[in-house]
This record gives sequence, C-alpha cells and structure tokens, in this order.
Amino acid sequence: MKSETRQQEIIRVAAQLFKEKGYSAVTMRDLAKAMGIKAASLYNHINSKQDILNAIIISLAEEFTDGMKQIHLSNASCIDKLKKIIELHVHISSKNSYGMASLNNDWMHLETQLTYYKKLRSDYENDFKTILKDGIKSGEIVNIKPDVMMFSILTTLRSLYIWIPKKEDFNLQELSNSLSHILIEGIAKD
Amino acid sequence: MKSETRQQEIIRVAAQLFKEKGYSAVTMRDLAKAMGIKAASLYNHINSKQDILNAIIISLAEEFTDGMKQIHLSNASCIDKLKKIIELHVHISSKNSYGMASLNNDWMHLETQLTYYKKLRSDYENDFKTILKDGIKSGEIVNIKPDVMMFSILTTLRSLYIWIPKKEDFNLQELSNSLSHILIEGIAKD
DNA sequence: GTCTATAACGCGATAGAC
DNA sequence: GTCTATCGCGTTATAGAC
Repeated sequence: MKSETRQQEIIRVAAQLFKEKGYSAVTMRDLAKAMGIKAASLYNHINSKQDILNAIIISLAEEFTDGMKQIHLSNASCIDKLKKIIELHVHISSKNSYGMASLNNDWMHLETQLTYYKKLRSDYENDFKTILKDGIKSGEIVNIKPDVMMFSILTTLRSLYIWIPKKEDFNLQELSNSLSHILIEGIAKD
Repeated sequence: MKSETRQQEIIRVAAQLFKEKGYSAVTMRDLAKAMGIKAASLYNHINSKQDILNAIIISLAEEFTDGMKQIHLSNASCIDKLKKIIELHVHISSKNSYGMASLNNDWMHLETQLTYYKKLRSDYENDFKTILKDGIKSGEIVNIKPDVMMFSILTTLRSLYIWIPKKEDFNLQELSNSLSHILIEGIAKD
C-alpha cells in the first residue's frame, strides 16, 4: 500500500471542505490553510480548482456505474439485486462520505466533464429502472410506477453520506440490513 | 389576491437561480440579468444577497415546523400521522420547488438566521422521531432504530423538489398515495 | 516545494444623475 | 426605479526568488 501523494492529500482535504460549504464557497486560500501551506503552493500539485472537482466526482461516478452494471448483469432475483444496490451505496458512502457530498451537490459545477458525468448517471439510472421493471413483470415487487420507486429508494441511498459518518459506532452490514428492510418491506407491521 | 411586488419577484427569480447553481455560485449580476435590470437596481428592493436567502429559507422552514407540530398534536394513529407528513412535504414542495432547493442545499450559508434555522429543523425532527417511537411502542410499526427510519423517509421527502416539477402531468394526491405505499408498506409483494 | 508579489478579473454594494 | 460609474475587496492562477 503506497502512501498518499501530496496531490491525493489535497483532493481528500478539498472534498472535506466541499462537503461543508460546497465547491463554489470554498476558496483556494481555504484549502491551502487547511493544508498548512499558501494558496500558490497548491498549484505545484494540481492544475486548477476545477481539476480537483473532476478528480473527486468522476472516479466515484464510475465506481457506481460499474457496480450497477455488474449487479444488473448478474443472475440474482430482483429483490437480491436491490439488496446488492443498497450494499453498494453503503460501501462506497462509508469509504468516501466527503466525496459523496460533491457527487450529489456539486456535479453541476463540472465543466469539461459534465457531459460524461451525465452519461454515467443516466446509465446507472437506466439499469436501476430496468431491474425494477423486471421485478414488476416477474411479480416480485408491487406494480407502482417504477419512476416513483426508484426516486424514493435512490434519494435515500444518495443521502447516506450525510448520515454514515455520524454512525461509525455501528456495523455497516447491520445498516445495510436495516435499510433493506425499510426500503423493500416498509415500516408497517404486517 | 394582491399581485406580486417587485421584491417578491426578485426573491422568486433568485430561488430559481439558486436551485440551478446554488447560492454561492449565483451573482447579483446573474440575478439582475434574469430580472432584466442592472445589478445596482436590485438594491432598491432588497438590502443584500443574504437577505434574499433568509427570505427564501426561513418562511419555508417555519411552514414545515408549524405543519409538523399540528400533525404531532393531532389524535391520529402513527401511520395516519406519517401519511399527513408525506402530504405536507408533497404540498409545500409542489408550491415552491425552487425554494426547497435552497432550504436543502444552502441553509449553511445563512448568517444571522443560522441558529434559528437549526432550531426549527431540530424541532421538526424531534417531533418526527417522537411519532415513530410512539408507533413502535403501540406496535403499529416495526421495531427498527427510529433514526434509520426517519433518515430514510425524510431524505426521500426532502428530495421531492428535484422531482415534482418534472411530474406536473400527474395528480399530487396520487403521488402522495404512491409515496405512502412505498415508504410505509414497502415495495415487496406480500 | 513553498514562498512573496502580483496579474487579471469578478464580487457585493454604494453614490448620485436622471 | 433604473441607470452609469466606481469602491474596496476577494478570486483563481502565474512568475520568479529561495
């Protein structure tokens, strides 16, 4: 395990600041201060503020789209695929809760990579919707508009980053299981 | 019904721009352009950019906290209270989807009103949690950590603003009903 | 690799003419 | 109520010393 480069450290610290105030409200001086150096010195390691945002968002978006593709192509049942999706979100969000904030809230500030990001997100959502439609067809899940179901589940999963760092005390597998129960079987008794 | 004042128009247009790019990334020049005037002219109607954000967020936050208090104090069952909460979110989000974006994403840029906002949010969440705990005690809902349940339901409801304006075609009561089914009874068949 | 200094520009907000 | 002009400051990024 190679130790963190200075560039990686900058990107990691930037993600923390972006989570607090958003990309636009964080200045290169803020970032430099958090790194213990002057703003100008940052430019020995990165090309621009925009490049930092690209690095944070694109790698995460690719991780989600790749993970979803594998789940979609597997032979599991619809319900099991949904459980795998929940695990995917819990796993990535726990590894990188800071980056998840930028992925959710600052993607619109991407410039050169904006189109690519939108394609990744669209591929992800299309796979998700297909899984739900297949589940309706096979009778595994209720016949409610798949758009509403996807919206409901996905917004919960996309917000996990807000919540996971406060809950380091308890087991991530336990969180996955609780979420699976709530999102799939609901909260009503019987 | 009195017609919209120039100040209200500025706040309404600002909320639209804030939804697209966030408070920090929208300049007074952007806002003026969208209003068809020069930036300096805005200051005949508003005192500062910060005051616009206050106006957008605080009135919405109060509407939620008041609505929640009424639901909490009613005599309905836990499940019916949850359905009322869902209707409250659908109702407010459909009336003001632009303002909801600021409420969700830009509250941390409040200055003088930040503490008050946090109190409103905290009151809201405490009432919500109490309703869930009462439901567990009475056996109406499953005994899963109320924190996880509230997180799951609330993040879905808080994200409605992203989704509602695209769905003007269909009935809001139908949306409330679909969401109630998904959030309360889940998506699994049987 | 970090520093100081600075370029080039955009920001929120104000003054005062009309 | 809107305009032009401008203030004072903050922004990203670069140049060049050490």
